[in-house]
Amino acid sequence: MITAASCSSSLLPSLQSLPGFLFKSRTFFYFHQIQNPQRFCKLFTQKRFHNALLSPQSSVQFPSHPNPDILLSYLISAVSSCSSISYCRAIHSCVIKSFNYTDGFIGDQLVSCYTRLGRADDARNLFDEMPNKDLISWNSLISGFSRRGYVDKCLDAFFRMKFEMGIETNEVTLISITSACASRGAVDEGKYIHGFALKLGVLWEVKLVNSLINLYGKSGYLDAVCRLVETMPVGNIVSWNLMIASHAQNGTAADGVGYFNLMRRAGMNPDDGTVLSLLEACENLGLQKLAEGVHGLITKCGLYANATVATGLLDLYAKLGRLNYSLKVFGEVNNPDKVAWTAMLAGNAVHGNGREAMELFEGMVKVGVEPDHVTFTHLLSACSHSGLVKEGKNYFDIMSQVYGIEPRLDHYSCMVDLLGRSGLLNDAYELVKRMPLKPNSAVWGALFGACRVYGNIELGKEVAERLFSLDPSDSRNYIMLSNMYSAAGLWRDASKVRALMKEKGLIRNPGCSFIEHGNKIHRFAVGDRSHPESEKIYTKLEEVIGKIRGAGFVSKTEFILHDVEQAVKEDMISKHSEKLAIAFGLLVTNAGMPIIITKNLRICGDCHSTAKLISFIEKRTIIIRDSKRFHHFAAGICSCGDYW
DNA sequence: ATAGGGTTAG
Repeated sequence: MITAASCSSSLLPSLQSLPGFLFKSRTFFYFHQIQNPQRFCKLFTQKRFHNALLSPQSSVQFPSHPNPDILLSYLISAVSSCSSISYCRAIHSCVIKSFNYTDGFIGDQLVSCYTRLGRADDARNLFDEMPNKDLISWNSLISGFSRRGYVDKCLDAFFRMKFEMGIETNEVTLISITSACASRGAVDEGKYIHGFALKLGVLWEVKLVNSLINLYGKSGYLDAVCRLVETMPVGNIVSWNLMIASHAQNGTAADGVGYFNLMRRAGMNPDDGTVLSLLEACENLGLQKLAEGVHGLITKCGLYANATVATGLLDLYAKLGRLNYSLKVFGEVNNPDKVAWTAMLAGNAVHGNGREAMELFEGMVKVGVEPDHVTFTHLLSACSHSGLVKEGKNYFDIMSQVYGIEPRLDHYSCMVDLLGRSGLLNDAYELVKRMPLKPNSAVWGALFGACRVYGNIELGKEVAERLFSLDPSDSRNYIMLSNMYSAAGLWRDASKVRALMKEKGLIRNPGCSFIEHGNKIHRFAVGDRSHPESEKIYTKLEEVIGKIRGAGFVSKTEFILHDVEQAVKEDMISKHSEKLAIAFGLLVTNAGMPIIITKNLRICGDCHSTAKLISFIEKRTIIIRDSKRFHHFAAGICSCGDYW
């Protein structure tokens, strides 16, 4: 029998250093389970104690407690929250050796532990050995699968319990399955469960209704969401939040904001879920004013201290082009975690601040926050966006060597972009050829971008073929290839590509630019005259372009797809949506203010040059977010260094 | 103060 005394001889020093230590009582377990599960588990698996527990000679009991089951159960929940498979295994064998059974709730907990860790097979083996499986056992198994998003395994277990074992499911079972369906976009499976819920009559359960709202909202079935809400006998704050989020995610973010106003009128107090849904709506509407409003709401509701909310807010500001606001929010986060650090790093990456991103990386490491694969994706992207080739290569190496993170597709596409940018096309191609994963369109796209910039037609053609076979219906690939040919003066090849596009019925996605003014987003397309201020905008644009021409600048008409007269080309290119938005911005904003524009596609090369010159001549900062990154134009220079 | 469930940031 292990007693407190015998254990303490080996462990006492470390245990006593912990606050709240009371080895004899369950307080010890409880305290550590909730305060520091990691530490708690480490103590338990420390070799000597562990061996003692597992030693066959000592008929092991958990330390002087009348009910070892309780202690063990605490321990397993701690293991669960540590997501460590070795702890899970250690406790499992400990259970077998000490108690010689894994049935009942201990078995349930272990099953749930294994499934949450993604060890479906281990869970299944253990589960199959359990002689007395009840509803809760099955629910534990299903909820574990659900957390990992294993829809098929959830359904399989569902059928087995229901039809083979004859155990009746309850609302908990259905909630687990629907939430898995929602996370994987498995609408049909979700609908099936919905039908089941109707038959079972469990739609009184608000959590089930909410998981269904989430399922339909995430899958774009807004009608189904509304029908569900109309017939719903119950509803709570989560239902409202999901309504807002459903609209924010499906292109009707303004309606989402409308639901927020309704919710307030219904007397509901917003919580973290509400403001997170609103932040999503802001991102889709692209309205600075609204974001500031949500910021105010966050402060008013005391949600600023919530790390998830603060991180969402700083991320939003970065996406709206206000990196200085992001930085301010970040500065106010207490002990930022790895997600907050990474969000700040990512913001700098997309704005082309490579050095700042590197400093953030070093900063987080210094304070002991462990970077993960997402951190490295953004760090590498920062290096590539800022032309930090040497640094990027180094980070790519230490990622696996020091941090044990195996590179994923995102990391490879960043590296290909990084190498390609510095003209190392062969190195980039070699990397693609020898990478252990199957390159996706992001990887090939990065290589193609390098071919385009460096005019490597031969390789470009080859890469384009790969892109066509990966995404035959993606019109962007055809346009990129056609542009590459046009830029090289290979008009016939360019028109062949366009003909091919036409043959396949692919339509070019029209470019448009957006700018916020007076609580509204103003949208411009090429040659657009629909804006009420159109006359003034064109006059302003002519005036500015006149100044630029006067300074000797010639249009980069190679960015025009069509083989037409130079004068026509110049006319077309001078009415690009980016330029119209800039002219509008110059008209409506004060002299000292930056002009912030969003473009749905990548920025056109001529517009890029023009924006640089306008920033110089008009002494204005122009910030353009295109589909890939932010361009900061100031004093005639762009933050992207003319590679994008 | 032992087991299962809805929304959540990079």
